[in-house]
Amino acid sequence: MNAGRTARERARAELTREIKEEARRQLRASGPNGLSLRAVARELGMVSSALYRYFPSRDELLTALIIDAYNALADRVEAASASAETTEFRDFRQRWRACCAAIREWAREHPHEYALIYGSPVPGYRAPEDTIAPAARIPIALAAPLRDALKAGVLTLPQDDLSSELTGQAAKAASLVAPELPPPAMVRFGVAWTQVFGLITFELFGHFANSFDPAEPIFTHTTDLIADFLGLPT
Amino acid sequence: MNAGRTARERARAELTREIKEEARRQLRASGPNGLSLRAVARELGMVSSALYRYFPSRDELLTALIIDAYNALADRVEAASASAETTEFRDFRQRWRACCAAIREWAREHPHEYALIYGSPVPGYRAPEDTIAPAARIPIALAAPLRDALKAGVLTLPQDDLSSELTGQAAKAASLVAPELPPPAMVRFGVAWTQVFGLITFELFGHFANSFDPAEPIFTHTTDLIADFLGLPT
DNA sequence: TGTACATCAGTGAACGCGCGTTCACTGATGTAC
DNA sequence: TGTACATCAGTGAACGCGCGTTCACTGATGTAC
Repeated sequence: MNAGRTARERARAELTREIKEEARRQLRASGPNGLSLRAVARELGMVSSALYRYFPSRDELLTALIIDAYNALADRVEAASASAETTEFRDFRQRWRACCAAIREWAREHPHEYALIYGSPVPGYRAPEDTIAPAARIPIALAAPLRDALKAGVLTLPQDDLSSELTGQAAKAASLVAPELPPPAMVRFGVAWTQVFGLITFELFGHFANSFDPAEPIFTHTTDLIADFLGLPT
Repeated sequence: MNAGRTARERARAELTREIKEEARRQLRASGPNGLSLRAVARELGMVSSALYRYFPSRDELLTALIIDAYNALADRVEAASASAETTEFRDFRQRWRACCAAIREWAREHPHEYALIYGSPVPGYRAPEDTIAPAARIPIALAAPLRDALKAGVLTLPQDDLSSELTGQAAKAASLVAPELPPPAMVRFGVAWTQVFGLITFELFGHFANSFDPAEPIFTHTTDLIADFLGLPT
């Protein structure tokens, strides 16, 4: 499978991976601002200027980590969705639950990467266009059970009154995430989406101390309530 | 009103305020990690070591900013709740909406202070006990319309089935925030609480780009849906 | 009211540290004939 | 298959910068008698 790749190419791919791995380790210890090229180089036994052969600047390394994080999370959600689909034959509600649980699990396993993509924006860093597509994979994957339930004709569509502005935004959002969803359903999906991440963020960032910590019970309970809210069949 | 305060005391109070103000300005520019005592001192025309007369360390200054932020937000929510109470006579739903809107407004006016308290934890910083009480003021204020509706006998209580673990957590949370609320209502309040902050966080941190941005329509729409969800009277 | 002493605010130098990025360079790997 | 040249990875020194915190000190403000 490495056929056609020169030693140089293999070494480069390998080291690029190692640099990102070490950078993720530093993220864990000191956050995005504490990520230091010199420290990464030191840890890998290189001289700091050597890193510039792999990433043209600190910000580009950060961008790579952000894209990797979005893709890793999206992979997990898609996998959860797919495996629930085959094992629990057409159970759309179960797929929804599995997607939500997968997000939470990934977030708990990688809290610093979660914070990197869903926490405070990094000051002085502006995310380039390349992050948009990977970021969009997550709501797309999360909306899949809903879309498929609609296609199967078993989704109860909400009849909420929407302002014309909200209808327009919902149509735009739907075009990126789930083109088949009518605006009221898309708005409810937007609510569900922010609900899921709101819970996880509060759990990981410590706002449930002395109340809903650990958050597994309220999280599972909520994803169930939201399945009703979204009109998924029981 | 300054009677009894010596010149020294007045100067100290004044400078403490100015240091925090300048620190907030820096927060805006470079985030919590970029907050630098030397830069604050420089801006105020002092020597950096002089700041140690006012705050024993950088972390203590951060703590002061965090506490101030919680208190500022709590003041706003309480004020919104109170003014909706007097002008819209006993309209609990309107008070709920006003509280939610107040949180969003404050967050939009002070995005960096919002990020400081609801964004990624600051690496290497551990919030001391003193931040707990100010932080708790916000859910307490947000739950007030609910509590008062319950007292007035017009709150529709949910009948959700809860696991015993979730019931226990809800009881503990209620004891801190709204002792009168039975567990199922408290859990729904927890859901509502995280929904509101989930929306605001996504709006401020840029996850609504190309969809629900600006978020005013979906936010207002959602707080209405949640008022139903909480059983507040129409 | 005046004096002696204690408290406090602010200074300036120093310690020891870390950072991103550039640049001219050496030596290894790859490619074309 | 062998050689000549081009490409690339990694080095080491340097630039210019910023940081939190400590400490001995000066001089102003406050207090007790």
